[in-house]
Amino acid sequence: MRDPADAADLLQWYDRHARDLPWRVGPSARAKGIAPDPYRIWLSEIMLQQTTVAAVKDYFRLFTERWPTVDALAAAPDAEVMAAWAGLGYYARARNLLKCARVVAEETGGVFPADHDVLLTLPGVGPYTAAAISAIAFDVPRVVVDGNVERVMARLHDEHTPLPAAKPILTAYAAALTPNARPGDYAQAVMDLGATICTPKRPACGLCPWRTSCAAWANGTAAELPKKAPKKRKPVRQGVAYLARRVDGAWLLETRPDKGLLGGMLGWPGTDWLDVEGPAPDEDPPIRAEWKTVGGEARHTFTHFHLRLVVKTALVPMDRKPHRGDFIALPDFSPSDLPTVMRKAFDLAQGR
DNA sequence: GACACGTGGCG
DNA sequence: TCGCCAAGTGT
Repeated sequence: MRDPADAADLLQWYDRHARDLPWRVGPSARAKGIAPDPYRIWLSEIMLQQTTVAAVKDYFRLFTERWPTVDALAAAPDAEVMAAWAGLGYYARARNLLKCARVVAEETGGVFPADHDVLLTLPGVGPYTAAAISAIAFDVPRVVVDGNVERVMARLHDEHTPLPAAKPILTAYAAALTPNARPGDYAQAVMDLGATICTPKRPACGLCPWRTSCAAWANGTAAELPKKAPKKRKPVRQGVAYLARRVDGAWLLETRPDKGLLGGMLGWPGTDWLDVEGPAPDEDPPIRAEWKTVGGEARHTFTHFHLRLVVKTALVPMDRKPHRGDFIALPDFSPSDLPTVMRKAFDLAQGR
């Protein structure tokens, strides 16, 4: 019989191997009584949803330097926050981030609620994030289940039920292990273990503090867990983007509607993006001009489809009025304000 | 439960 | 080149 896995063993490992992350109060600082700033924990958790630590770091530093408190963020104009988020993806997070900041600023005086059930009501805060904020920011024992925890639990118990059906089972395993002591450190410890040792591919079982408790290690099945439902293949869609530059250098852009793909983000006016199997999308240039097609196409893959974007450019006079979008002068616009697919279209038009 | 929702890195 | 994967949430 294997030893049962023990939270204390993992905490001991975490004391020696905790990663140094910009939003983290490490175990030694925590032991001295230094508490995390709930604003920074919340912000980092929203940014980390479905996103790698490496991708988040620079954005986190940028956001916290520019908006050090939830009140500062709540007071920021929508366009500035969306532009600052550009490139991170899942833009509904940025819209909900602002909504949430304004709720906290206006309804609770800029103080984050410590109550898990209140946290759950905040925009963009779901079961994982509410539990993570409770545990990490407030050191309340909550069961924190993210992709890392699912993977670690599936392996510890050699659970072969595919996700997402396995979720309740894995959550129960996680609940049984969650300690009352040091819940904040523990939550981060499991996630660190999943990110650095119990990785999706080629797990480093030889270094794992829970190895002797791990059923998948005993059975040699760790690398194939957790099982997942098969993915559907992505269809290919096509569209046209119109990049109009006014003679003074201003670019014609529009803010996309809040709902749907790239909602709330700046983008080039363009056609709908339709499946290549069907008819080509109707062309409707946003301004009367001599449009020239740029050679090649901007290719981009979203979560559920591939896009091939044809790019057309035009130079237009000062007095010409667009029927879509607005001209934005250069000091007020940087290509880095654009979501990646739109930046790719820009780069293609610039000959890059 | 299923699907929409981004992006960059890695093998 | 291509599929997989990352500290999920909202509908």
